Amino acid sequence: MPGGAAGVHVRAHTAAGAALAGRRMMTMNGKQHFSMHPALHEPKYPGLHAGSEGMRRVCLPAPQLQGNIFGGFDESLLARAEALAAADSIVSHGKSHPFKPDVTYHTMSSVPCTSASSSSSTTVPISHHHHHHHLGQTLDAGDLLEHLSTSLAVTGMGAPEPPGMTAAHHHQHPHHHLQTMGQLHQAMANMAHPHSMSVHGGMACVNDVESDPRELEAFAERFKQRRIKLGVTQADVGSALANLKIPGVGSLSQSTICRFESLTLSHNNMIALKPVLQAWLEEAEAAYREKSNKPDLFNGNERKRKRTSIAAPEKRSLEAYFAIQPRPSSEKIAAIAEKLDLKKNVVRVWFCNQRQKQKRMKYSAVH
DNA sequence: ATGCATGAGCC
DNA sequence: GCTCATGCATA
Repeated sequence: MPGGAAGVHVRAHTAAGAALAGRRMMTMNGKQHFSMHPALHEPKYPGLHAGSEGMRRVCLPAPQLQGNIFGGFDESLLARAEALAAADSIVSHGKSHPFKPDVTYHTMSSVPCTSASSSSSTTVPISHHHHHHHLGQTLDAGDLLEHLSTSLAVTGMGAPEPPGMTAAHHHQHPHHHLQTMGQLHQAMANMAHPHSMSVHGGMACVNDVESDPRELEAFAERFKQRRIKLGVTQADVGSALANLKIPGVGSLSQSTICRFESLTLSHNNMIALKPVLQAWLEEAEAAYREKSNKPDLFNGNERKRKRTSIAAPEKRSLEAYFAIQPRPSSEKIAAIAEKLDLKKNVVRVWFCNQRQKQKRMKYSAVH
């Protein structure tokens, strides 16, 4: 199986997480796992995973406890969701791309594995204005959420969970409490000591595990600033991390570095990464001073995967559904998938990512 | 900079 | 299945 082939992929998961998260882990009942990348970059795509078909072995009977929540007005709700989505699209949105009806994996390109095809990432095409206005979909979701929450209140669906950790997470699922509580607990702790870098009952905060959002934000900003001053790209930083030889810490992708700088990672993730990036920064600046830069390169490429692209209309519908029910049952997902003519797995992943998005730091945390 | 995806670990 | 950390591919 193509997808399964990636099973070889090994990570320094728990160990690294423990090392980075330190004592915070303990307070979280070992729930969290901070997977710092493997020291060696293993091929992520030994073979092309033919879409998600490989993973579909969905069974799923009917969830009796909530299976009927939609029961009666299922259709009407869905209809309403779509109607709203449609209406919404007319009113606003100049950001969604009108094209790309293709939601399947594009044809893959045969990859010349022989030559170093891409030791890329030496340029920074990113010219950011320092005001981040990409509240794009985040706002959209919130928007829809507001639109619908009122009408939903009547249905007894319960209000969709408010974005961010600021508001209490009213989770219905027991096993989510632990994880959520972990974050919540921390968030609350941060709120309790907004600016205190001081000592708590004799415990010195060596590694600001208690670091509040403000501190993180400041660091991220500083980091970015100095990184640029050093003339290093996000990708460079990512791969350079492996040279730090920090146990359990390997390289990171440009994506992750970018997300760190833009605070679009979970709070926990930010905290786990901070020390590592800080270490790199210090070393990089030291090296910079002594005029001796250390080039870092490494690359192992394989076949490429093709990204599924969900067309704007479908996406709008998904957002509407999400506003109604962020955690649809498997059957619900199947229904939505069929209605939108998407693969079920694609829809499931979309919901997962959407939920994850809501929990990201920026805009969702105390801000 | 971000969308869609994978995989580990947990329930 | 879900959450979470991450990454490839791409707009």
